[in-house]
Amino acid sequence: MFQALAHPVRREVLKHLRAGPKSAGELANAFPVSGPTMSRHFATLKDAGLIRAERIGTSIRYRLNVSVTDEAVAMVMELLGRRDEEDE
Amino acid sequence: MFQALAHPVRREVLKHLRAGPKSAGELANAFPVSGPTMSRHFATLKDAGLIRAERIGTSIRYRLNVSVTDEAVAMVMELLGRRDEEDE
DNA sequence: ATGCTAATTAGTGAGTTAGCTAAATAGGAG
DNA sequence: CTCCTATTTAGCTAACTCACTAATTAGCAT
Repeated sequence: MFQALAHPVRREVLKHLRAGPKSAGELANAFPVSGPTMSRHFATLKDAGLIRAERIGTSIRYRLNVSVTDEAVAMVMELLGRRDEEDE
Repeated sequence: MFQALAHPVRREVLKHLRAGPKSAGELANAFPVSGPTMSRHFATLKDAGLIRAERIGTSIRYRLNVSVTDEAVAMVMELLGRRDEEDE
C-alpha cells in the first residue's frame, strides 16, 4: 500500500480521482508519460486496493476505493499520528 | 517520505520510537537483520526527515521527528482523507 | 598510541520498478 | 467479419532497493 503511494504520478492520480471517477484515457492525458506506463500505475493502485475499475463500453472508469483509502488513513494515523505530546 | 514508509522494518522502527528515543543498537537487536542493513534503514528514515539522530558517547540515539511525522499525517489526510461522503 | 565497542560506509549480487515501443485484447460501429 | 478506438500485456533496458560480509570511522578508556 505504501509502495503504491510512493510514486508521485500515482499520488496525483489519486488526487484526480478525489474529484470523481475518470477514465483511463482522461487520466493518462493528464500526465507526460506513455499510456502503457500509466496502465501499469493503475494496476499498482488497483493491486493495493486504492482504486477500483469498471468497464464502460470501450473505456475503463477508475474510482477511489473509499473503504481502503479510509483504512490507509487510519493506519498512518496509528503509525505516525500524535497521541500525546512528550517533552522535547 | 512514502518510500521510507514502504518497508515493514522501517515502519516497525517508527513504532518502536513512538515509545521514546532508542539507540541504534537497541533497535537493531529488535530485528532479525544485520546491523549494517539496519543502519541503512535508519539513514533512509533520516533522509526522509522522519527521525533525527543524536550522538551520545559511542552510541547514537534516534528519535521521532514529530514535526515531520505530523506533516506526513496531514499530507496523507489531504491525499486520502475523506472530505465528504459521495454516493457509492 | 592501542584496544574496545558502536555504528556507518564500501562493495557485491539478487530482485524489483519505471520507463519506452510494439503487439495483443476488448468492445462498438458499419 | 472488419475496422477503429481504448486499454492492457510483452519484452526490453536502466536505475534502484535490500540484503549480506568486510572494512572503516568515532568515541572512550587504558
